[in-house]
Amino acid sequence: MTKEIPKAYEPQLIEQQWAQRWVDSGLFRAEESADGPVFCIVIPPPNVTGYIHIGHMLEHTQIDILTRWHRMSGHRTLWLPGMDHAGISTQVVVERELAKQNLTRQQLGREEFERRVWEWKAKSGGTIKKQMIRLGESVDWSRERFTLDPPLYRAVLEAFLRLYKQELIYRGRYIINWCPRCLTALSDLEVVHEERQGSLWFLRYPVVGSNENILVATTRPETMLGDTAVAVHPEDERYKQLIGKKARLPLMNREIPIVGDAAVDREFGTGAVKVTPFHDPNDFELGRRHNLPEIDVMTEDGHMLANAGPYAGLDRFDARKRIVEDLKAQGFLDHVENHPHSVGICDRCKTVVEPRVSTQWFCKMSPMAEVAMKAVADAKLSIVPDNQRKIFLDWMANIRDWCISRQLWWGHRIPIWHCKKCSTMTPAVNSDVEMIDGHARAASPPKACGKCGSSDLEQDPDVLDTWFSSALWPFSTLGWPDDTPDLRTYFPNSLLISGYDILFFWDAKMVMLGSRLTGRIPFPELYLHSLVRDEHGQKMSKMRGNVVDPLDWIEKYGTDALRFTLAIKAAPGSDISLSEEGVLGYRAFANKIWNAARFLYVNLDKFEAGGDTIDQLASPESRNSAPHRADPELPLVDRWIFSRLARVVPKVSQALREFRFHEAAHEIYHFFWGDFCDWYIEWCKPRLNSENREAARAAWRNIFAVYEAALRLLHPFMPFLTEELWHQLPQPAGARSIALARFPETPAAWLDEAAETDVALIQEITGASRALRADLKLEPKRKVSAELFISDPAKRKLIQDQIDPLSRLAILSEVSFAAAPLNTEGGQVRSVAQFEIRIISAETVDIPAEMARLRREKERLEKDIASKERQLNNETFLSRAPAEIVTGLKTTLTERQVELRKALERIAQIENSAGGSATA
RNA sequence: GGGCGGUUAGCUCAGUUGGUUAGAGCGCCUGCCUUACAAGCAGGAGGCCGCAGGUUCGAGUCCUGCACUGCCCACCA
Repeated sequence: MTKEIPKAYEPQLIEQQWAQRWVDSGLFRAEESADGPVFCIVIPPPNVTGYIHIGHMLEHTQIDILTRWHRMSGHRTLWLPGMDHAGISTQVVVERELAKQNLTRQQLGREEFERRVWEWKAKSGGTIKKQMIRLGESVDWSRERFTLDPPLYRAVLEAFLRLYKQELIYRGRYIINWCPRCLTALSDLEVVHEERQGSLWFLRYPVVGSNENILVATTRPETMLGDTAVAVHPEDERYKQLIGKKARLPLMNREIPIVGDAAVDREFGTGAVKVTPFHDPNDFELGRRHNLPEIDVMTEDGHMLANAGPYAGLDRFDARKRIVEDLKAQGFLDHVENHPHSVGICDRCKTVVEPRVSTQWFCKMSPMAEVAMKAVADAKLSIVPDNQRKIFLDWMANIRDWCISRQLWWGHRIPIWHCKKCSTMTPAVNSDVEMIDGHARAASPPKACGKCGSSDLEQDPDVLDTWFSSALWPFSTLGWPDDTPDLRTYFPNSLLISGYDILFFWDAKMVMLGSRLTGRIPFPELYLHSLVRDEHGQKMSKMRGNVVDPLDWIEKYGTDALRFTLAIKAAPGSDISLSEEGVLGYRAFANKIWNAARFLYVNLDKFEAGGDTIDQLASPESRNSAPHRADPELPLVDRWIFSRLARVVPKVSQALREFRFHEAAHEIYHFFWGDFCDWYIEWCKPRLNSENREAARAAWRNIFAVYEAALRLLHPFMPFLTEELWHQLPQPAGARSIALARFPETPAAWLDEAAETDVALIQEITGASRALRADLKLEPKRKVSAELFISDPAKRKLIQDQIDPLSRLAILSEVSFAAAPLNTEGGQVRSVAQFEIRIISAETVDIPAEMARLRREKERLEKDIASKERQLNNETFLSRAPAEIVTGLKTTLTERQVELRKALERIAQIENSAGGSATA
């Protein structure tokens, strides 16, 4: 950076260029980082056909901050990137594309459909990667993985076969959630419940052999076609005499038993329930207890079957209307009540889910859940924030088996072969995969049926739930089941960061399957980040139209600004409200950093004219060896800024260790803007251009040292800007990137309480002077004299030594010191306990404004003093409170009393001047 | 039906073991284009910390109840 420095920071100019250079040079390959302790984190793999949304951006920002921080702290660092094939989502998307051409997957057939999905993946699958590169994420692209890559496919087969042999995976006929649109089974997690206004229909079922009816209530009348019983509570006085009798099913004219079962809730509806084992989970359980037939009345795509008689072929909801009409017409409908209830819908396509009995594959969870719970109890796995830990444990404790088979075509096909002769299942010989048409398949089908020896075998048509392969991600990406160097080095991972919305889908599965298959908890720490909402805290959704495309904002404000915004808002445990104005504020911060650099270089040009060069003033040796820092004669402000830095760096590190990104970002923001720009630079200005060449040199060396350290401190948060500016400084030979530089290390010896206290006093005096100037409406440039009284003689000496910067900061031409407290009659005075200051000028004071200010102050002080006096008069307080609290309170009280006295004097003086104008 | 969280300045939110005048960003008011930065500088205004009790010398912070609000889990037909 030399003469031509743009006044405003323009991120677009530099970000793209650095992003590309980082990737091209392989900067983030794990091998490029230091050879220290290992830090490894895997990306929560985004859907390969998706794009980066603001939630990813938050997640990736947090991961990248930690990754860069560890890399700079001397760790051997790997952030492993990759994508998920995302079975059902991807298939739904491709099916929608086909639908535009009036095609269905069934028309294409399995092979062709799969080919189309691969095509789609090839076309849209690069988006995420491009975006991640654009965002400058420090991932190791040489280790990029995809869940359908052959090695990962093999890991899935291996995992399946092992669990199958351990009887943790089984096949069975149970009631599951079925999506009539996707035509597949879903896990419980993939069904979301929505409260909807529905009806409760009360139906009369005639009791056979009597004139009685039994009244049942239902929210889904169409299922009555498949009723195989009516159930009542066995101790229900109203109905127990009917148990063992039969009811006649209306419309179907079929006799069904009336059974007693304790699961029936006597309070609900009529206390009698129609039982449809095929189409309702409760009824399914009840039906198996009573050996009831399971009658299917619906096709897989939600139409009525032939056995539904006159309703055959109707859509399930049309059938509902017709059935209700018919029941009413035939006198079987007693009445209808409004009944809000929750309806299960497919998470992916929002179709109402239909429970149905089906043969599926399941994974037995409880043994693995026990291990997971123990890991948490033994602190082998810590979950942050803490309330998520409880949610995790609660879920584990109530875990149910996981339906892992999907009737999809996009995914890992189950490595089991069915004998066409005897139906026996035989697993693949091993987990080997082979490439067919560029993608992987099980390569070792069994030669013959394990039971009858027939070679007429057919592979199970189902694929695995996409989360099955994701569950293996922390180790499948590193070469498992082989014992690879990467697996040995990077597994278990150091940490996992994910959104809390996939805690059960993904995180929990990794812990369970990971520990089962590898014998180790895949990561010792799990941080669950919050979700991003709009500026009013509303969930972002297409319907609300409040979805933010991060790339839009990046175009406008830069990646660094958006990253910083996300970081500074990311307090653990609560969601983030994101607004464009907020990002604007941190773009301003980026601009501030840019302009601080600009200040240095613009002034340096002048200084260099005297013979010094930046290579001497900002050389790495000068910055790092820094003998000037140890100098006891170091100017106060330098001692102060190094002390501040030494306070901020450990706070930032500690905050990052605890995932308190907002705290880390706040510390950095206020250090850079408040301490460095507002005070340090302003204070240094005269010294940097001092006639005393040696003093100026020292000033330059120090300001560069602080500035360069600040860049490294900022780098994990604002990688592009800091990279750009860092390269403008002299760097050691061969230095490639600030990303490989060391995170600042600040010796405790830099801490300097005295300097901080002294600077605080000067800042206060400066502030009081500026306030006085504002009261007097003095033009900013006009220099005036001031009179200063300092109660503490030692402090007075200090101020005398620092008179030049003080004058400059407060724009004073001269400061004279008073030996006694200032007479209140001499004009505009500001006083606090430690000092009093008067600006000497002929300007008229705004009397009403000044009185208003004084009255506010008086009121505040009186209130405060009263409360403190009350406390100090309280015997119990004096005897029980810690001594330091008591003495502190006493000191403060004395100060407040002094301030109050001064304020009262001032008020009296103004009032006595009989409405005349007070002049200074 | 269970569980979890939120309620602090006009807005969005921090506030780590209870302790002396409760903070930030944005917004607002006043004055400044002071050659690093108007995406800036300086000075200000603005808060019964949801309500009611309780514990304590002392509560935004701990406990109980209530109100409102958001989320998660759950097979109430």
